Amino acid sequence: MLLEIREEDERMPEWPEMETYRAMLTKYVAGKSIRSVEIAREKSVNVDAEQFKRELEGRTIWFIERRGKYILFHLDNGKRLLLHLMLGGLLYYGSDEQDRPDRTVQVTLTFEQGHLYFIGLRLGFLHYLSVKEVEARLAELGPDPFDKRLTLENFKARLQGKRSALKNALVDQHVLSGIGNCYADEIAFTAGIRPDRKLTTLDEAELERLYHAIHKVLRDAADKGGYMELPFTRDDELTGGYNSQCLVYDRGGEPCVQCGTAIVKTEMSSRKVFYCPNCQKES
DNA sequence: AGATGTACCCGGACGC
DNA sequence: TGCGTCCGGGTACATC
Repeated sequence: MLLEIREEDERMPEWPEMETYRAMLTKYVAGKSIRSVEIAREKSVNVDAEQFKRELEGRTIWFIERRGKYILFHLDNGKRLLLHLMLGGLLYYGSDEQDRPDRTVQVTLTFEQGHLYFIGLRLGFLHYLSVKEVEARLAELGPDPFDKRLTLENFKARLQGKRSALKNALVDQHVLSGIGNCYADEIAFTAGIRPDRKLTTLDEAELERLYHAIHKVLRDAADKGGYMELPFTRDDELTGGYNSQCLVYDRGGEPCVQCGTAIVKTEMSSRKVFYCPNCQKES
């Protein structure tokens, strides 16, 4: 195995990373049929390993859908595979036995042309579910940030009356789906608002900046392939292109790219928070 | 309603 | 180098 592994923190896949994976999976496994299944860690799946294999082998994946940070594989029997990578989960598609990452693989789906590896599934999982079960599971997910129906007016209405802090609202999957700890901070920085501001204190101009910052940050990051530490395939040069592009996240003490002030690292609701005390408005 | 706490999980980082 | 310890994230759920 010849993959170069960069020395970086474990990544927490969010909207841009999962969107990149959705596109990659569509390119490599949509329309393909599953030849064999290997389960190295039974806890990663929700049914008995033998049953999981029986159900999956021979199935064709019709298409790949992303909802928030979840990926749904639509199978030809009407069932779904629901994937969540949680902390540190990764996907890799290798063309042959030598082309596999030097990591602990929990589940492998083998296709005629290659192998899809599910790596680093600790809290993450790959569940075989009926449509009904999936819908019940994801019923409370908020809208996708790019949902056409989420106009500026609807966005403002969704936040209306909420008394939580900006950071907590951004990472709340009931409010919007797909934003996690890193991009919440990047969005707050881009909007010029401190993460601990109560939503009730945001004025019209700030809400509008926030709305546009959400789209700008997520779109930019996804266009650059997100910040995953490993490429999806051996010659994939997109995935992970956003590595080290974060402006405030994990940059505590470093100078702000806009003004040079030291980035502040703090904590809210047991989450790391990073912001520029000069560029981001306190009130 | 929102905040807080806890369980889940284990690779990797760190300490001796 | 080896072995033990501990951390950290998103989600779900209980509780205040």
